[in-house]
Amino acid sequence: MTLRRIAAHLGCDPMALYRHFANRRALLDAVADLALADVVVPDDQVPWAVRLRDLLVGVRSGALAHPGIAPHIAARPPLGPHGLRIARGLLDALRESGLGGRETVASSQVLIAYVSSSIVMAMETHGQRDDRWEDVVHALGPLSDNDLPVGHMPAAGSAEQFAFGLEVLVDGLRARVGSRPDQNGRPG
Amino acid sequence: MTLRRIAAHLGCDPMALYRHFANRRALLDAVADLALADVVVPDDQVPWAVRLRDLLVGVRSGALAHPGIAPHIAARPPLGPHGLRIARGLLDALRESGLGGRETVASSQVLIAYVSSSIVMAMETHGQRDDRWEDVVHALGPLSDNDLPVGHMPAAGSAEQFAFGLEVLVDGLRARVGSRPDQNGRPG
DNA sequence: CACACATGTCTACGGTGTAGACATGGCTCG
DNA sequence: CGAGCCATGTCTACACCGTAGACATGTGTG
Repeated sequence: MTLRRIAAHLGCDPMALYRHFANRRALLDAVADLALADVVVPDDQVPWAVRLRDLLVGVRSGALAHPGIAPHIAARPPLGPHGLRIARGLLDALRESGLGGRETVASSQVLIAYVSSSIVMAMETHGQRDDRWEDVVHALGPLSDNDLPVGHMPAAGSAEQFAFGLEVLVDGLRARVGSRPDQNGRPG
Repeated sequence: MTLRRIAAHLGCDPMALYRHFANRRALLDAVADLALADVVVPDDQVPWAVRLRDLLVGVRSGALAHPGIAPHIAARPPLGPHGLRIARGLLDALRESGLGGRETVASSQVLIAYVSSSIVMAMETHGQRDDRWEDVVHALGPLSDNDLPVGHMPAAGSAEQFAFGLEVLVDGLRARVGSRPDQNGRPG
């Protein structure tokens, strides 16, 4: 994803791009937002937790479907039309969970952070599986005194691993809602 | 963090670095591990959730204390001596929570992903606060029909925001332990 | 027709990682 | 002691990057 390559692919001079975008980052921001065009925001009827999961799985898939721009999407969540559409869906789903206003925003940032990192990890373990972490776990020996071998574990960056993290996060949010059922996020 | 700058800082030729490291990445891996030297792994006596929190807060702080290498730490969790020490502490704390073996490993990857992303976000909002997300939230209007203004919210990349995410994650892990109290992670 | 303006092109600069040839200095070994 | 080897450092060079600034060109408007 270099300016020169983009220009070559477009059949024009690299500097022509600067007539339409202030700099490389601005161009990538636009591309990143476009790459999320196909992400669908689930319907309001679906329970919030399912909406959350489907939406974020869609974001991850959408980003990984465009490997050239995926790193930029992760480093800088796009805020163009599609980014805003997704953000709205995310905030709405969280709000419906019963979280307060501030917790909704804070939770959205947590989820964005997790999705971003998952995209990065999926990118760098693209194709061949990454044995680094698995090797570490085995090298560190049994995790407790009377422990069975860990056996097969979800690959770092895999969809299963991502789904697991989402479940944990949603469970955490649910716990937060349950403990204080009607706090509306008033300051103070 | 360029090879030429490192070499200049060391008072030697850039190419001299290649006598000790295969390439730039290998060098940064070593530096990244060194940057985590001061991260302390909490004592085993402390409850697992507190250990988890303290450890990961320490990792984030340790990484941010070395801004030059922090992006590399986030992109590629170092697995040198200090990285392994931290990994061991992380896995032990998770294991003690009662999670099964596979869930322990999967959870560790989730936590690593979250910490990594938090480091990146803290870096890019370093110094001046980042209004992008806050502006988006306000631009999207009230989060529900009868909603109060969101008011002050934790800044993206802030320590508070990071701590909030950690709480959510730990709550999620706790829920997971509680629902299946004695699953030891056997395959199948 | 003349002018302004948007757009594209060309050249050039300073930066990057790194491959390959060459220098050098200290070590071991006959 | 002299000779060779090997680790380490240096120099040059290459391909690539983002981008600043000057210049060409076509097009719509007065």
